[in-house]
Amino acid sequence: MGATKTDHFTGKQNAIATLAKALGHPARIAIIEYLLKVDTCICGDIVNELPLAQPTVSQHLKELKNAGLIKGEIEGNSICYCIDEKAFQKLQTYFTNISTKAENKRSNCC
Amino acid sequence: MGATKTDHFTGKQNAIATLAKALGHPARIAIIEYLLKVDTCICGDIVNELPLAQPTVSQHLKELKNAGLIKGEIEGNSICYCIDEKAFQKLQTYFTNISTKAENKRSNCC
DNA sequence: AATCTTTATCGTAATATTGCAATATTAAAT
DNA sequence: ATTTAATATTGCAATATTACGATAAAGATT
Repeated sequence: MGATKTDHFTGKQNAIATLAKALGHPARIAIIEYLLKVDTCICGDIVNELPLAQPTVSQHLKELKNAGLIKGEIEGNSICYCIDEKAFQKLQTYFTNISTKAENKRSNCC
Repeated sequence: MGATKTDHFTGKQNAIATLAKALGHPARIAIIEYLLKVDTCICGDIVNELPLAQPTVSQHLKELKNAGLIKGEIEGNSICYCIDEKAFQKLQTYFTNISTKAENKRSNCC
């Protein structure tokens, strides 16, 4: 096999898993952190910041974009990538929720 | 290649990526949500809750445990799995941080 | 128009993940 | 001691991911 059985899970579960999966690589975490660090988001220099070849970085950017974690706009002959807040807000909400529920359960648990 | 170049990234980046990767599968999201839903955490019935065979579920549980997202204690001849709060608190903090930073940046961005 | 710069895509090799049947393990129950 | 029940491990096939060299595409510069 090897193909994930997405159809057996809820839309929400798949949505969170997709976001998490896209962030499941240190290079992509590094890209997100870099996009937050720099002042502007004209980001032709992401490649220089990472220890990876240009095609590899381009591929990681594509995955982040597909997952909805970043947006990309053409800006002359370079491209302006930036964080898509909404996706991270979703993650924040989700994990806040989980943490809260986990705390409330603590008493009757190991 | 195919092997992730973890050594080129910071410990924190790798740590978050590891947690995110472990949650990057709907079955593992479903497991976490189930562990939160049930009252106790004696969890021999996770297999019945998921549309996957027992060895597959066992493997997903192992990955969640390796990532530090759940804990497992032997309880007689079954095993008590439960959420490891600390990992989810880390994720909550991380994404809250990202969201806040992203909001502050919004003005001078696309 | 020719060239440069920047980013994307193709092709491909190495490795990892997903899923399950078969089997092993371990503790409880008879 | 056998059997039962619950979970883990092994082995394997199908598929996905990671990484990069080579090349393409498209706008900017000369």
